[in-house]
Amino acid sequence: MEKLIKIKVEESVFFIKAGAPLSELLRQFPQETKPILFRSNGQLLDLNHPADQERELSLIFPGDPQALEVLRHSAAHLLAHAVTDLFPGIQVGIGPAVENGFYYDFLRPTPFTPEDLEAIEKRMKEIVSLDQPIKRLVVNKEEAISIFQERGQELKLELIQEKGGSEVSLYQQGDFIDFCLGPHLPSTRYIQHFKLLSVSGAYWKGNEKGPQLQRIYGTAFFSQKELEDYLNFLEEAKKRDHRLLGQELELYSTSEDLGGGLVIWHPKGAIIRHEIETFWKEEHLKDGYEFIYSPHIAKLDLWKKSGHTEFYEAMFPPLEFEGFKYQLKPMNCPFHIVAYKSRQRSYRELPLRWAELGTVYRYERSGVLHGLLRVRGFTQDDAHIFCRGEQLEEEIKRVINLAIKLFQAFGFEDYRIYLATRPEKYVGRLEDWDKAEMALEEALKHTGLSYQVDKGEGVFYGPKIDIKIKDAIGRLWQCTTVQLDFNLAERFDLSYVGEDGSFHRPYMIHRALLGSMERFFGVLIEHYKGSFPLWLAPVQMIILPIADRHEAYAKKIQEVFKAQGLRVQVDYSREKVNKKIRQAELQKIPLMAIVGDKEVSNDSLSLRIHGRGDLGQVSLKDLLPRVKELVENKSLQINL
RNA sequence: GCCAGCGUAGCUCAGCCGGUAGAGCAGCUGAUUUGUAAUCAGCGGGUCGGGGGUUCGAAUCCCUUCGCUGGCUCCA
Repeated sequence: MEKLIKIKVEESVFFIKAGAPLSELLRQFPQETKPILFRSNGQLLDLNHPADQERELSLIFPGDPQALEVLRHSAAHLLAHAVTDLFPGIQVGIGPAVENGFYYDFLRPTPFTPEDLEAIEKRMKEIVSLDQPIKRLVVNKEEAISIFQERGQELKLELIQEKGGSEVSLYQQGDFIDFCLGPHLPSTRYIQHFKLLSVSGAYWKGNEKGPQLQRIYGTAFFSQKELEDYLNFLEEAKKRDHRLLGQELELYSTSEDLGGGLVIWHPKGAIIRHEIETFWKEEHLKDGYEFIYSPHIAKLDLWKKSGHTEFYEAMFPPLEFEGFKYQLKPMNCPFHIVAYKSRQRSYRELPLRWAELGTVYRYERSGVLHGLLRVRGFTQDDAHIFCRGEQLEEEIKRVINLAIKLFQAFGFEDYRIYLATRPEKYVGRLEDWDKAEMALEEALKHTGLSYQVDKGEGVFYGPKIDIKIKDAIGRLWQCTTVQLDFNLAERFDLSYVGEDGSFHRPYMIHRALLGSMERFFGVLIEHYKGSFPLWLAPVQMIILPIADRHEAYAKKIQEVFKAQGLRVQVDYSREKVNKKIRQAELQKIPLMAIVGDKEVSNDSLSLRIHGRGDLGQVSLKDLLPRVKELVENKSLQINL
């Protein structure tokens, strides 16, 4: 007598032979119902998962976010399948689904070429059309080992030895077998919409000393449309690349002569930075901050005392002169601490909020440098807050509100907030951590914004809050970090005299809101695709005289606008207006004013807005105050 | 740092199997005086990233060095 197992599927109850594939139950459902996976108790299962225990199943269809991961994981197997077909003897590593697709690592003496990728993709499509079932096998460990030994898959053997239990699950499609927990789609036919994207180096198990593997990246979706949308997104991201726009719009440059990761801000970039900094300073003053300026180097001993020489890896080697060693600063904190310690502090002074646009230097490994986003010399919009325990929550709240206020002015409306709590290894007292974590969380709750708790992800010296901002095409960028520090306060023996007349240790908060000027500028460029809002635009308006007899009038208008602090230029080139307009559009100048005989005669100009075209004649009297208002209000849109 | 790819005029790029460099744009000069995304003509500009080697001859082949780009946490 065979044992029957009770399975509930979407409110209907079935009995099925033990060990039979769950997919048999689907026969009871209408033909057009074609799930790709089951979900049982939150966990995804293969359609052909054997009936092993009483379960409640729900049907998962394409479009489910978890199902997308499965699709991509199956696509990774498909990739490895194709690669092992085409390159016999190749060693396969691991192949998971990742955020935007999947990858698979291979060990092979010669690198893959772009032609190889094409051939692999072609082979993948062939396997898809073969509609090979993807089967789950459960075998004991010894059997699994012999299977991969036979196939000469040393890397897989290593993984099985390390991770496999007494029973091991394998997935097979055609001749290809992989050591894998699953789940997977029922057959290769389900993987229709995919593309291989790139190949790169990666270390076996992420270990730099281990063998270097070749990683093939790809992406996969349930529909062709989603795939195309994603590929278009990649194209769009390329067009927004701040390194290209930075050059085209003459915002900044880097040079071999300087060395990697060192940025020169050109006048057009510098004026934007000036606007950012001015705004930043005003808002900080309003919010009760005071400013600090500190030097770029300090005696090495300061960094020994702070612990940076011991724990901080990204320091440049020290300089030595007059018998002392000096260190280029990787952080601003010790300077602010020295200022704090310049005299005895009273509880009456706290909180102290000390801000500095502090330029720091970090020895980032050459391979990780990237445009403005990862550099070696950069200016943090840093501040340190020294406060008492009971002020903590209020201070954190203020910091978050200030960060949001700044971001909104720059047109970022969508944020992701993360609270990272005490890691396993930490310094400081447990009760301080608990108190601090509670203060951080309370502050977050008060802001009314949603946040995510990353348990155990804090830094060793304190819990922190990170904020990522979402740009115009949905990418997230880490900018803000707010960190409690129990370490430096201790190391420098910070204190204040309390109401009770005895010494107390202040709480110290590090915070950077925009992150760094360089990074934030890079993000801004990509967010706006180089078309900055009026208040930030390096040139806010350009006047285009039609013929040279209109130049005097153009100059007159320019002077009127300049007198109001607006950045206005005149195009004196002896070109046709068409050409001048084209140049101005390419330079992404927000406002263009065409002036010819008509305009001279009635004291007006013909206005054109970048990307929007001709708006017709406007009188100078009307336009000037309106433009000024848009700039002063930091309007993100030009509504005239 | 490691793996891979790339490095030719200010920019974007062409130069096949070695025969000592070319286009477009930009720049300069001149003509044109122009009405909403490129007027025409002429000129100048490169020791082909640096160094070394092979060769009668190297941008092209080899070695080396520098720089840039992509990637190097995400459990089978």
